[in-house]
Amino acid sequence: MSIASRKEREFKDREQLILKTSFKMLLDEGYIGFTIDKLAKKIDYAKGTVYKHFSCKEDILMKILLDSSEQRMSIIDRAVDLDLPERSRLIVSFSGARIYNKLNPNLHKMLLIARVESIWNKVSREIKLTHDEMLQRSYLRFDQLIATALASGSLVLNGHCSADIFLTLLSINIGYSSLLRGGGSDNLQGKFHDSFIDSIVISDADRALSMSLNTYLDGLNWRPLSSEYDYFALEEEAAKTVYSDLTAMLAKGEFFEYVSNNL
Amino acid sequence: MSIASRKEREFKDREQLILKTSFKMLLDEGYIGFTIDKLAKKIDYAKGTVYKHFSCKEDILMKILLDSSEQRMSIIDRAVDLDLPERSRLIVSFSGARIYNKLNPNLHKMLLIARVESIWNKVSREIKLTHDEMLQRSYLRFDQLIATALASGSLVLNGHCSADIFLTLLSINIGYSSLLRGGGSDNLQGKFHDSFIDSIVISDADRALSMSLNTYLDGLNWRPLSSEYDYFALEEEAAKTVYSDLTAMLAKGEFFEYVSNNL
DNA sequence: TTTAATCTTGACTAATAGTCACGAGCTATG
DNA sequence: CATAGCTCGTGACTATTAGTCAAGATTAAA
Repeated sequence: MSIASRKEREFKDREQLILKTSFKMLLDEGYIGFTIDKLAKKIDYAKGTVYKHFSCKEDILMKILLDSSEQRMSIIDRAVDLDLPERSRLIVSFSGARIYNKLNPNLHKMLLIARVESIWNKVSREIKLTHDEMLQRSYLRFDQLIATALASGSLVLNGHCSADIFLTLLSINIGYSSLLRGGGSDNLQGKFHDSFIDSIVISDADRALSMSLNTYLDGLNWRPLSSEYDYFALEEEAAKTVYSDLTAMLAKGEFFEYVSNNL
Repeated sequence: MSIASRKEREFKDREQLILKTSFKMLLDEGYIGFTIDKLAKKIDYAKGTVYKHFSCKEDILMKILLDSSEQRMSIIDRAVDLDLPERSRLIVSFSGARIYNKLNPNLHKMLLIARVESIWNKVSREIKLTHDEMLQRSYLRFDQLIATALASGSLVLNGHCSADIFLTLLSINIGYSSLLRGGGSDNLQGKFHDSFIDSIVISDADRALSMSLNTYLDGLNWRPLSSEYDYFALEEEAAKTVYSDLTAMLAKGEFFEYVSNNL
């Protein structure tokens, strides 16, 4: 092993350490509690060293967000090749995303942070582009599914277009996770157990979200309709098969480790 | 006029000044650009004086958010007494909310800020409760509409409950406005005109959102279905009648002034 | 006019983001 | 092995921030 590559490896190892520690800090203390000073102290490096890796704290956040999203996408992708109708594959992929969200409650909170415009604007151009590229990739995959559905005749678009449908499904998911703040924490103090929203989402938020998605797809008249096919049974089946590993983690009360992408 | 009440009035006037100036600062510079030091300099009072009114900057933000939400609710309420089927009234109220959002692009951005948990946690208990109470009020109104629809038979719930429907409609609205960052600004530099999301929401995001809501309501089988009733025509009609004043403002390129609630 | 109460102030502390000149220690070469 | 040169980690530094509070200014009451 050459000297250059050893140094390079050391650099990447340190980047890993920065990201892993930041991930933990964000989980424990939220966006406001996450500071570069504290981070530097925790990893036992000087502040300047951290800035050799990332140009601002928002970039660290976005890098983690990016990697987590990538990880989630790979889980969603498990549904792609299943021998099922298009709509069923879509439902299975969403249920995968939902399981993932429970295993990494950090992700949707970071997504919300990223949506605050003045925070997003601090992110470096490079990471913004990567972020955008990833979103685009996930849309293209979705678009392909829609195309297959149109070809098979299970879906007929009346005035809708695949981008609108994509946006709506994304909205429902983002909206739900933004409304239901519970589960995991962005900040340890002052949880919301007394809030009204929490009180009306008594029963099963998971099932409610799934129903909402299905109701929307029914409205699109995407066959088979939920009256013709038991999508809940499908999700339960998927939890036991395609996502058996994740279901096991959930049962054990485990969470996802953060893993950076460029190792 | 007694001396006490004159002092009281002066205090409230200053509170107005603080809120109006903060509103403008938030519009121009976003959450991160909004600082108490700058605010104090702008209104020509010492920093300590500002803290006599609000315990932290998040409280100022939330007070503005609260007042704006109240203002929006009064607009949504215009649809309540219309002589129309329940679903139509719902659609009209949503279109009112959408028009309002355009006239006060600050509102949905502040909503997103409030959803960042570590920011929300800095808000005083009192304002949190007011916030919650308002949400509850808007839900109760929605619940009433649902009850009427159930009584009239235009809607039949199969496994859904009104809270789920409320959450979903809210989610779609929040999700959409969070995805479409354009329009107004949270921070003047570095807009997103080059982002992928912007590029797929080429045509008319407004119409897309309206279609999504209707598709979901169709999925619920809420009569009349969008195939039986022209909801777009209804919205256009509403823009010209119930919301004629707002439509005129939009046409003139005006925005909503901020008005505090406790005058 | 004097006293008492109230309100406003800005200097102060503590924390924060981000920079950069310095020098420790590593590398290459004779 | 010595030394020159260079890389890269460092933490003191600047500038900005939130939030506090003793002291002084202003006003009211006697």
